[in-house]
Amino acid sequence: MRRGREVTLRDVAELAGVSSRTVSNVVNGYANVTERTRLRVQRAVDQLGYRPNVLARNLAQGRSGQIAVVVPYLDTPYFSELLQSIIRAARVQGYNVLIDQTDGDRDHERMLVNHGSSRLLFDGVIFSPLGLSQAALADRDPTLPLVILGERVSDGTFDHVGIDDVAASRQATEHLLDLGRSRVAAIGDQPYETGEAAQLRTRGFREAHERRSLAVHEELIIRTPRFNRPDGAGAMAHLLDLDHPPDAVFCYSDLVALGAIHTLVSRGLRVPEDVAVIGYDDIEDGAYSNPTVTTISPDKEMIATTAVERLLLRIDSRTPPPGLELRAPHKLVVRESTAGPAPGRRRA
Amino acid sequence: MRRGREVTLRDVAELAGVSSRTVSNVVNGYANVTERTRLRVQRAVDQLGYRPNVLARNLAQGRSGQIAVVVPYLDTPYFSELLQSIIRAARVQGYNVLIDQTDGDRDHERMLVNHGSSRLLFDGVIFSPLGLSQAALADRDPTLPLVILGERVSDGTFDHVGIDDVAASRQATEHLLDLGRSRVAAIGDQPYETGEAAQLRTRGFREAHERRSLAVHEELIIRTPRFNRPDGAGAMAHLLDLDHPPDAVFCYSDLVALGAIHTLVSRGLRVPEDVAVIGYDDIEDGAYSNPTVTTISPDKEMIATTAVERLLLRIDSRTPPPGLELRAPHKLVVRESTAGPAPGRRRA
DNA sequence: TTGAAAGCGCTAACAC
DNA sequence: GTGTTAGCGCTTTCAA
Repeated sequence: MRRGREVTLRDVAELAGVSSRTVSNVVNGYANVTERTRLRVQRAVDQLGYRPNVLARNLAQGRSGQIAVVVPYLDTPYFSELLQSIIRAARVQGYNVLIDQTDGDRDHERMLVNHGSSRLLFDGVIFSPLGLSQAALADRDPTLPLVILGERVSDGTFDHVGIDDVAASRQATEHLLDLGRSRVAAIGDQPYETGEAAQLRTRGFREAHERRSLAVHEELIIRTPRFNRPDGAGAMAHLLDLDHPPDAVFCYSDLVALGAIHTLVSRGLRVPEDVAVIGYDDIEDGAYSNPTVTTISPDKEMIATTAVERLLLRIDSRTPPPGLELRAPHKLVVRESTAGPAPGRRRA
Repeated sequence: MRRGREVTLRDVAELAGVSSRTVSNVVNGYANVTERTRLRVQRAVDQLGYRPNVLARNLAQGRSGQIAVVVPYLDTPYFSELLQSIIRAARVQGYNVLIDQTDGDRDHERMLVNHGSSRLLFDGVIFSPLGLSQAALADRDPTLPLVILGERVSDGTFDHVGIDDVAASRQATEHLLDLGRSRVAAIGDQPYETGEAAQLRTRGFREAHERRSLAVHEELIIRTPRFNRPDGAGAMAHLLDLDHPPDAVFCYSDLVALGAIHTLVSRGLRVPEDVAVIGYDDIEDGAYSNPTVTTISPDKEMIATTAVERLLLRIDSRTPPPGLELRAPHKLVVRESTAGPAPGRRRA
């Protein structure tokens, strides 16, 4: 759909009897314009219905006013909840958000941090990598302002925002042990290069045992390729088929927990009486499921605003600021999947 | 972060000993370039590491290569699942997707269809309006290619993609009546200007009763401002406090259904034995919840690809194509919340 | 405080 | 098939 000729800055300038420079000043609210000319220009703008052409402005300024947010999967509640906050924070700063979803594909991810084929399409990236190794991250386009979410460790050239996964996982596991459970399983380990997130959680899981001088039941640590419901359901089925099934499970995401609970319930087991379950992420689903899910709750709002803030700072800096490790707070939220139903509630 | 001087088309042209026009042709894969020059140019491109400046291209072409997708809430699974498909479909066509979330704010929505302050930032919009009336939609920027999702009716100037809500809702209600339930409630009505989506569902609800010559229990039609879990939970609580509570509930979204089930379970009622529940949207949550949720399943993939396809057609047309009503298929997916647990499953 | 004018890097008539 | 060149509409340096 071809648009007709649009009103330009020059048209406004002509009508107002000033130079385009002055109009630009007025439109952008720059200093040093007489109230009188400002008014005259403003009237011309209104009269002509002038609206600046973003594309031209972008070219002249060499920036797009857009940031990209890259997540592995959009339909994962954790990411969509986070995204929601990021979009709000960016808009406040006058930035638009371009969404990209990688499906965890490492080539796609690598292309993105190399600014792909599309230089200048976005001024910076907030990235939640899945298939990208630390190495691939290191040899990226160094001019691209970058903030990483999740569980990487900054190499000093980008910022990293996340919670303390080891501590959180330790806390989750200790919560299960405190219930008096002796066979605690873990679902979600990923003992390979790109599974750093998972590995931190496994480390916390082990530390909890160590602190209580308990042995980890190695056969109860289950790997899953992703952190979603089907994976959780499948892993739980596997655990239940063991000779000595667990009496508690630490799931590396709430989705995994919901999948695991699904399997438990359909096998006729009671949660938490037979098996206690704890999740991670605090997505809304877990607060309304049956039973509701105990979880580690990261401060998503804080993660989002911090990420945006740091990224814009990076974009605006002449010299790149040092890459920081930024820790958002988290807390343990106890619900029915470990504490049992609220008093007075009958099991349906 | 200021970038150094970048390699331009002209640099490539110089190195290859051709004009910038030829380089442009090669880069964009246009016809009429000798294999020999093409190779020479390509070598220069590789050698210099040239990547086109999207901003400049955008300005020259007068289009951004971006489409905007506007949804009320990003963290609603239905929208994020849809978004996922839309992003994939758009990328295939070489388009980037800009996400906007309105929170249902009608002023924000109106600004967007008026192309807001950001003319040319996107070439077209796929819009799922919430607070926008048909009237506001009618007096929008007529040059903006637009596809509407959901339950509006096209006035002929834009395309509309959705399922047949009345038929789907009738089908859902009939399913409940077929179970022999006599007091069927509906949660989600919105009998005001911007609640067209809800009203179509209420209409289907009524039609189902009419077809069976049954009277609708008016006091069992509950309004909710949104279609989320808390609203469903609250509405269900209200229904249970009535003198004659319902024995079945048609919820206008799966989230509402999940919220309603949450309330039922915490009051010690059994689903579906005491109250059968059906939802709408077929989000993944409903397939793993306890009980799993019977639902109306719209073909989201089809909705997404159709929307993108029609939008791009609109963008590329000199003269706007007629506004079409496009109906995606839907089906009834029966799960435990109406059919009861699978055989052999013990209730936990 | 305002004006003139040189880009920003690419596309696409138009000419050869 | 390839070169020349005039824009696209804005920002911004430099002068006045």
